[in-house]
Amino acid sequence: MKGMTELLKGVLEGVVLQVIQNSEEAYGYQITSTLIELGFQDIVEGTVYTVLLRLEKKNLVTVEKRKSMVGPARKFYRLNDAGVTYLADFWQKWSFLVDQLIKIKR
Amino acid sequence: MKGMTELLKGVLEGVVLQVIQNSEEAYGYQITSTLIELGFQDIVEGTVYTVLLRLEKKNLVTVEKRKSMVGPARKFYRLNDAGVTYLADFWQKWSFLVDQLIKIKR
DNA sequence: GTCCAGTACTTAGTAATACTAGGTAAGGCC
DNA sequence: GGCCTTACCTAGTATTACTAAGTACTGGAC
Repeated sequence: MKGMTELLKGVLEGVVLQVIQNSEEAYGYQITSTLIELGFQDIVEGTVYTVLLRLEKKNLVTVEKRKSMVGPARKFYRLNDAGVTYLADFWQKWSFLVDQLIKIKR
Repeated sequence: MKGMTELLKGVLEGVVLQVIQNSEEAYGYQITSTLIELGFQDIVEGTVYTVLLRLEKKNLVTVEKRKSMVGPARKFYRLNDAGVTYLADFWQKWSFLVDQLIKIKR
């Protein structure tokens, strides 16, 4: 869907964290594919990587580089404790927002 | 709720439009109060006014200035046809996003 | 009649974040 | 070698909400 950019702000971090958690660990290229499969058609690789670097900088994930047999090395991300807490907090804020919007729409 | 700033991006425009539509017409100060009442505790006046000016610039609303007996003149906003369309589009995008997030959370 | 609280609107500057539009590399296949 | 897929990185830009002010009008307290 077109024009989702602004709506995605603040959401993508949580979404990426959740996708990582869903598969225990995940790497950027894989996350991008997963998101596109799930319907985020317009998500671009670059966007996902900037999110991942941000998550790393915020110390919400651990990173492990491992070689691949079909291309360059992959950077596998995993949530750490702070990441798990952050994700739970994200869903709480999200639910809150959803509830507010339901109230407004009536 | 704290730290909703980023989540609000892209949402506030739709929310403000909906609040205006809910009362046929509305002015900034009133919209701010309504939002705070509805739970957006941390919304600040300045934010609402910047949204309103943006909506005006995008030609989604009509504006009428009317005197008040309890303070300065009020600027009453109303959705025009483009605003109604935009709002419908906003809710469609929002629903889409909500559905995506449900899928991801599992 | 002066001061203040409540009402009402405006705006310059900042921070956060998604996108644009590239680029770099490694491996496999022809 | 040339090309495709996989895989990651990044400088610059646009959008948007917030910060932190300021202006101005009305009515009541004193």
